[in-house]
Amino acid sequence: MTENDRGISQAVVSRLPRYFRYLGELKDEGVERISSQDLSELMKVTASQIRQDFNNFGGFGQQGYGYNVEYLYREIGKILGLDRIHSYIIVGAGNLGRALGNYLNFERRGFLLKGMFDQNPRLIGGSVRGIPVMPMEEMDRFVRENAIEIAVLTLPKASAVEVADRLARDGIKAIWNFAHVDLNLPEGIQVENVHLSDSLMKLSYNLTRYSKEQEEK
Amino acid sequence: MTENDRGISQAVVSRLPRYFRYLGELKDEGVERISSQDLSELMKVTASQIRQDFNNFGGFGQQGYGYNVEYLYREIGKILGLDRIHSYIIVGAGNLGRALGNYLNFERRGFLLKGMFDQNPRLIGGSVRGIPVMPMEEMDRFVRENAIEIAVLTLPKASAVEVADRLARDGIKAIWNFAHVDLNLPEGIQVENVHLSDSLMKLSYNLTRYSKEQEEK
DNA sequence: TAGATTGTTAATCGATTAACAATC
DNA sequence: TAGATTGTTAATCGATTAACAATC
Repeated sequence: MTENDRGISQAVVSRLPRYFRYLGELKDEGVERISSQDLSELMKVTASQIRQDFNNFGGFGQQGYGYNVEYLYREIGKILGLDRIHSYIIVGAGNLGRALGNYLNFERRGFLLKGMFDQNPRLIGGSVRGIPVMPMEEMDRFVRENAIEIAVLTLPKASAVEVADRLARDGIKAIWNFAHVDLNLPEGIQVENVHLSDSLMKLSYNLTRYSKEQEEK
Repeated sequence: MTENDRGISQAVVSRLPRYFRYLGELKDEGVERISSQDLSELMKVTASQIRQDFNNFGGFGQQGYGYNVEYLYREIGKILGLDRIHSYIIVGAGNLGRALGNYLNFERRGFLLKGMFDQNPRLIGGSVRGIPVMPMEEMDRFVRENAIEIAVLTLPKASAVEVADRLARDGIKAIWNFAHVDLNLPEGIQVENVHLSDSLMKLSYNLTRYSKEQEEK
């Protein structure tokens, strides 16, 4: 990792997990090296983009050879912070919250679920993979005492903004926001939004547009 | 909706649901009209972008007045295809599939869940909101007979590609893909990916980057 | 009418692609 | 060495922002 690993555009960052995924598969298939050209055909992007993207973080390849799959996979993992352990909690133990809590792939990547919180008495006392669902009142102390890094917000938008503000005061580092609302947090707290209805509406747009075009033909 | 509503860039399309959300809130608050300037401050984007975006679909505003909130809300809804009913099925009745099936907001927007499918005998016969979980073998016939438009894929990546190909042959119009794999479907079938681990890795990148910057100071 | 604000053209900025010299 | 392929600079393309004439 070089000095210039800051000021990377989010367009580039968004592509890193996909590179990581493809390199992981190549590695599992036992592929030792790959050229930007071959990778570009596999991933359906330009070889130019691949080389530009990688060179944002330093030169990982070798002229005349290409890229070593295992090495590149590991380096991109490091860039993504997957060589560290990240603790997280889930706030909102409804269907979506519990579904995410059950998702073991996150653990495998170093994201460790430390606790779940909800205000619904019927959910409190329950658990997911042995992780207890605790009452909302205990959230702040828990985050502070355990230095939780990431909070996953899977709760109604009505309470999301207030809870996010509390978490900010508790020293949370990042919020993975599934609530249908934009959070406005102090600089330095990372927010990644997953707006499922927005995504579905985008699908709906493309679907509708395509149907109309067909009708017109 | 005018002639030139095609060839809209996906960058613009991605912003439409957010406009829709803000306009819906303004409408509910009883706000009658809004200028691009005021909306830009609310949404933290430039007024220029707002006007450019809207004008991709025709002129919805009025000089000297601004935009009528209710009218604009309804028009963007139409553009997004929310004035139509869309039938959908969920393939993969695990935690995430059931969580999405329980999500009532989709129904409210005109997306109607018609069936769920899984190959796990323990899940088959169960139901979500009265919608039965059926065996995978019945999927193709069901999609054809009920002219299902959208399939939500919430299943392991190992089976996702094969299932997507089947759905394509069954005449599905769009796939909302939660499996961690890229689908390669014939032109004309819309695919919207929700790669949750990619999203979490992006969060991890930003988190890690920020921590390192702080350490260096 | 005068003021406000859109719709739209032009300018800028950033991201992607192409080209090629460097080098393994 | 010759061939292959990167790293990187330059060219192109597209998206965003600024400016302003049109018009309500």
